[in-house]
Amino acid sequence: MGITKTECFTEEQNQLATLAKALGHPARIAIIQHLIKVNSCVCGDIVNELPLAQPTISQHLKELKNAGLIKGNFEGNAICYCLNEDGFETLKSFFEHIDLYLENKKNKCC
Amino acid sequence: MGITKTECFTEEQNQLATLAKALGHPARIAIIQHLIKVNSCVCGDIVNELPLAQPTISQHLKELKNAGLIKGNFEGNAICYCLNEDGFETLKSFFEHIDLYLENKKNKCC
DNA sequence: AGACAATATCGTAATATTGCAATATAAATA
DNA sequence: TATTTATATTGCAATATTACGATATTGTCT
Repeated sequence: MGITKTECFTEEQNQLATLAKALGHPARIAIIQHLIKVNSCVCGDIVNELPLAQPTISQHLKELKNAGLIKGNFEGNAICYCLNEDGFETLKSFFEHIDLYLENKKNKCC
Repeated sequence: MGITKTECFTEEQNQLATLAKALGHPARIAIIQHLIKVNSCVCGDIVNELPLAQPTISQHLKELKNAGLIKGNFEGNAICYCLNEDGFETLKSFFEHIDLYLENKKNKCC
């Protein structure tokens, strides 16, 4: 149906899925990578960096912001975007947990 | 359009997005968590663990497998699923890179 | 105030995703 | 071989996502 049965899952599961989903588009990965590359807030040049129209990028930025992966600060008539540690912290713990498991598991089965 | 302009992005960006997208659903997060919790291959009981119909779960498993996040081995007339290190390795490097950046950045801007 | 720049929102078309009933397939066992 | 068990595939309806042109909004500067 295109509708996710959110109520069937834990808050943590929904939260992780939301974060992962926000990263589930190459444009949004590119935005994150760009923010890291320039190593500072980025005001406006994201539109010039990506081969997508301005409204499309605005939409992707919104999704990243809603998920808690980036922050936007008003800076005059432009907006400065940078990474939001909160979202990445959550993802980090999840993947650390998995990595730990994978190291112990090595060849235990399959 | 619902169609992603894949050709506009690097292979790495598309790869990361595919992996993230595969985790972008709470049922698929729940499947990963379950595989870790039981700490071994899981044959069939995933359907009993989640409040979704069997075809739906089969579909989610397929997506995780296609993305390279789980592996399925035939075990008699059942199938054993377990985590696939390859996919998680790729995600791990990405997030390690980000975490490293976030630690150095602290309060540099915004 | 008026013009300009940067970003957001609206509306919409095309496509993708989610979920499931029905059905198919494959392997084990009686 | 027939039955049972486990999983996959098909087909479809409902909803979500992606992309962008047109337009609105917000802040700056003259």
